[in-house]
Order: sequence, then structure tokens, then C-alpha cells
Amino acid sequence: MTERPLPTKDRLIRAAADLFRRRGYHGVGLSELLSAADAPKGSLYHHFPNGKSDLALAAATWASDEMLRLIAASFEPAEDFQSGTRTLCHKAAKLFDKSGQWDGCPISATLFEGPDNTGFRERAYHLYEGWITEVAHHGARLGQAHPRDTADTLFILLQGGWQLARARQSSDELRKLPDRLFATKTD
Amino acid sequence: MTERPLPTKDRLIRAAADLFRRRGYHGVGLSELLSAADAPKGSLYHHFPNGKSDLALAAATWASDEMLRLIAASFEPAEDFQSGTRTLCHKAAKLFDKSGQWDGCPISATLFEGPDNTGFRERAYHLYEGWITEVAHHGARLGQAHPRDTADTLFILLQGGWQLARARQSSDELRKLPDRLFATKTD
DNA sequence: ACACCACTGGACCATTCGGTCTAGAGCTGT
DNA sequence: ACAGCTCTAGACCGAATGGTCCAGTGGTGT
Repeated sequence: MTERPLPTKDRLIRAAADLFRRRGYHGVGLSELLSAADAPKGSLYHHFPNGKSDLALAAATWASDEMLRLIAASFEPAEDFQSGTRTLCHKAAKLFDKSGQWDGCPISATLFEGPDNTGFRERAYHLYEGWITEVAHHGARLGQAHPRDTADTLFILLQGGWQLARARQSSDELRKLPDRLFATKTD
Repeated sequence: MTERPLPTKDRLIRAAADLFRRRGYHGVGLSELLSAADAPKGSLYHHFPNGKSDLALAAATWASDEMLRLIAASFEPAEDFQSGTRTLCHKAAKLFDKSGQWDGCPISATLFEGPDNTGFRERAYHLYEGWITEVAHHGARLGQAHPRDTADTLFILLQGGWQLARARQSSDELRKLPDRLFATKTD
């Protein structure tokens, strides 16, 4: 489903987001990208005049928006911050399994590994802060004492947890994250 | 110092570890690599018959050993687990600053972003588990209640914290990690 | 009917990619 | 002196890379 009604530009963005996530910016060639999106080269340079790098920025932004939707969908119906966090981590675990347990974070794989371009880095910073701000917003709304700081911690746990899940090929590492966050830590 | 007394093979490994960390496996070409190591192509294929991929494995292993040394140097002289952790995070922060605040984790940049090769993935898993085992060993020695679990958490924090430090261009994110680990968390 | 225009299709290009191969440099043992 | 190595040096290769260019194609407005 949702196979071909999509316009070419969107097909390009999604194929790019998918492929860059899996093999990183430099690991994906234009030919592979175009055949995945079923689009000719002319279309790519029509929609994205600067070619691969423009497409990468669009793909990272799109992937980031998806993540923002995931955060909203987890916290909006939540009664407290803890249950929202739990939902988010479980959703992330599902995503991880669906992605074949190997893909990386779409933003870091696309922008961090890309050209040395400072534009890429600034965009990455911006997108990440967007996630953190969104979580902090829900934290404040749900009565967290230090929403900004808690949001930072959740970001760190998700990034690190995703990495460990990748290494161990197990989404359980993501499901266990809330326990790490809310348990009283041993000293 | 330590400029040229190094044998060619080691120069290749270090240049590779350095470059892959910065731009990922696919982001570094052989020509750049060879000129950084000041070695001709013949030497590369003499020391590493399978070329780039062999070199990548060697570079990741070398970088991992460096990390093991960092862990040992942090925990061996420590009086308790908490102070060892603090030392490790501060050493990591120094490393981050020295690397120009942009390089990624040497293992993930080299092996995760590399060829789809399962050998790469298994090696990455192995190296990461080596870090975690080493930390867990010191945790047990220093009287931690759940050393394995604590080591997992510290790994997650370091990976995620490094990512946040990269995004914010600030090694302070790494220095703040111990507080996140040892503070009683808000619920 | 026609002009206009966003979009497609793909031939074509220079450059770079990872990899192969061979000639010889420089050392060591005898 | 010579043989037998390990290692270096770099020319060379086919394939693939990202990027350019332009002749269409098909829909829309008038």
C-alpha cells in the first residue's frame, strides 16, 4: 500500500531517508537511490538543484518530523511523564524491529556522516534540539521538576540505547530504558 | 613527536582509525587514507591483503583497545565505582575536545557504517561487549550490586552523551554524565 | 489550437573509487 | 658476492561515482 500514489519528490525523500539510515550518506550511491525511488536522474536535480546534499537535508528533516510525531503520539494521551516515556520507548523498539534491527539514527547517519559542511552540522543540532524541546514541553506540562534536564537525559538514553540495541540485535534494550531512567540509582 | 619512527602498518592503522571516525567508512577514500599515512598503495595491500575492509577491522580493534586502556586507567586507581566513572567521563571529554568535537565513536563509524558484511557487525558486537565486560569487572570489584546492569547503563550514557556532545559541540555533556547516573531520578 | 511550464528520461562527462600487478629497493644470512 | 626475502613505489585498470544537459512529454490555462 501507499506504493505509487506518492509524488516523485516524496518518493525520493523517503527512499533517501531509508537508505541513508541504513548505510550512511556516503554509503549510498545515486544510482541505488534513484532505482529505490523509481525516478530518473533528471527528476532528482529538478526537485533538488544541489543534488545529493539537498536531498539529504530534506530526508533528515522529514525523518525528524516523523520522530516528532512519535513523541507527540506518546506523550499527548499520557497521564504522567513516566507512562509517556514508556510508550515512546516501546514505539521506538517497534520501529527498531521494523527497520531490520540494523539501521542507525536517521539524522546522525545522514548529517553527521555527510560532508564536512557546517550547514549539515547546524541542521543536525537544530533537529535534535527540536526533539528535546518537544519532550521538555510535555515534561513541563506533566509536572516534571526539571523538564529540560530530564529531556536531555531521555535523549541520551534513546541514542545510547539504540546503539546498544544495534550491537545486540535486540529491541529489548530500548524497552528497558524507562527502568534505567526512573529507578533510584545505586551509588 | 612520534612522527615517523612508527612502522608503515601502524601508520596505516592510526590514520584509518582517525579518518573513519571523522567521516565514516564510506566517506574516506584510499587516496586520502594513503596520503594521511604517507604510504603507497603497495604497502596497504601487502599488510592488508583484503584492502580497505581488512584495514577497517584492524583500525576498529586498535581503537577499541585504546578505549579499554582508558577504562582501566580510570577504574584501577579508583577507590569506588563512582569516582572511577567520574574519571572515565572526564577522560572521554578530553578525548572529545582533542578530536575537534566532531568525530564519532570509532567503532560505530567504522563498522556500523561499513559494508553490510555480517563480519563487521559481529566484530562491533564483540568489541562493545569487551568494553562493557571490563566496566562490569571493575564494578564487581568495587562492590556494585548489579555490575553488569550498571555497566550497560554507563555504556548507553557514554554513547548517547557523546552524540549530544557532538550536536552541541560541547564536551560538558560528557562531564555531566556521572550526575545523571548517580542522582536519584525524579519520577 | 496553442503556448507555456513543470517534470521526466537518459545519454553523456570528468573524476574518483577500490583493487591488481610488477619492477625494484633494501635488508639479512651465508 | 649473491640469493632470498619483506616491503615499497606507483602505473594502470574497469567500474562506479556525483553531476550536467537537453530533448521530449503531458497537463493546464486561454
